Amino acid sequence: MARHSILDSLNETLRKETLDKVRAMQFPPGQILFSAGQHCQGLPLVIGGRVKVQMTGISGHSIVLYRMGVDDICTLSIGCLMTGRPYRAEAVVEEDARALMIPRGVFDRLMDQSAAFRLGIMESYGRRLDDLMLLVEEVAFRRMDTRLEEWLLARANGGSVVITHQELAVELGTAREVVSRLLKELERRDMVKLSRGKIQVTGLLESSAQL
Amino acid sequence: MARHSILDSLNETLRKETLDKVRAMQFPPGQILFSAGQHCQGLPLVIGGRVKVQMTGISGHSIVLYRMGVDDICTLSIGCLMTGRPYRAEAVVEEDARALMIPRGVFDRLMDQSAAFRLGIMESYGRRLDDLMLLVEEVAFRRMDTRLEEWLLARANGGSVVITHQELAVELGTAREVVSRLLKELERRDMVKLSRGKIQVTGLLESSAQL
DNA sequence: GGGTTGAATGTGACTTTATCACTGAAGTCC
DNA sequence: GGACTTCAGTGATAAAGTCACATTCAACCC
Repeated sequence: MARHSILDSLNETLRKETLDKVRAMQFPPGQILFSAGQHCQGLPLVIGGRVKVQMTGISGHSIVLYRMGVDDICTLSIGCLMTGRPYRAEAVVEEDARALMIPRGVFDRLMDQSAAFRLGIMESYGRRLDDLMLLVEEVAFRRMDTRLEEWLLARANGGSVVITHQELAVELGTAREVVSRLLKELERRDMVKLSRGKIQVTGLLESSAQL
Repeated sequence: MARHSILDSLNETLRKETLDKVRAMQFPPGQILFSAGQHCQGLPLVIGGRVKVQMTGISGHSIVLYRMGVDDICTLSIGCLMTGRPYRAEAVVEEDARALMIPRGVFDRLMDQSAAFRLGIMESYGRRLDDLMLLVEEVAFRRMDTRLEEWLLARANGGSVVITHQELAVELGTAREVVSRLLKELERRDMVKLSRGKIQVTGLLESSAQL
């Protein structure tokens, strides 16, 4: 059955009550969980699949902020839920995602009655802040070529990645042309093989991999 | 007396107990509240002055992430307090700062017993996430010249700012030389007057001010 | 199969930003 | 009034972003 570790820490009664009022939902790839400007309906606890959270600036450019996977909590929703402000970012399903939607009332109740639940929420917040701080540093100071290599290495596993240059540009927060040129250069150095919508990683050194 | 709005929402007993166990502290400009790698001792509630939070990346460059002022809560500390992880950033006092330090036990108790306190904490978290998301967008996509102009406008109030080019570079997350050149260009256009450690803002248009 | 279409990719030219390596200028401290 | 330190200016070059357009590929339709 649908489970999320933050619910495991609840006592029997509370868990039963919660599971009773929670909606289990399923989303296909490409589905948009929420987008900028929308208001939050409930707190999603991710129990499977993968969801990317990205934002589009006034400039019209987009950048991926972070990802959610199994056992994650949608941190952004918490703030929107409690303050009533709309989302500033957008969440897009990458791999068939399943989530438990916790309605506002239940969330309040859990925060009130379970220290373990509170800890889980706080941890999630802390992790997100950390993610974003690292991202700021990355975007502000690190070179695009090394970031690109690291990104490829991190998700190719010696194999290949199915992605367009445009999507990759959004991952890194840069322009498509920049990605195209850097990839071409990597191809010249026999580190990748390019084809339409797909990148085969052949000779990137593990040594350059950091996160 | 020392007051923080998040404590105002507590009931009489809880507030008395809290104020009893809280340490009021004072910090002069330049003082470092905490630095990267340190462990968190308690949650600071800022009740006066101004503190900037900045981080230094592996590259050795620094960037200012956000500021705290009256009635702010040091969001970063919450995560470090609850998870036991060390700080990743550094907090430096800019204007004589006063804060109430809430020890861990009291924090846990407040989270447990006051819905209003919880809401305050969550709001603070939400604001911080927002700040950082905006910063990411800013750093990734916006032009340095407009960011510089906006920064000057936001804190000059038609007067002048006491700051070195190096410090300004850290504010914007760029290199000192870049700031120097952009400022020189602004001077040529009669929009600022430069002197050692000080920038007089004379003719920047309000129209370019956002945030 | 040949043609049409739209998305994906390649690239030149140019601007902006970052980096490196200096030089000079302005304050501070004996 | 030097000696030192911090701050600021600048040329040369590299990296990254922008704009405009050319090319290529895959899919779809007769």
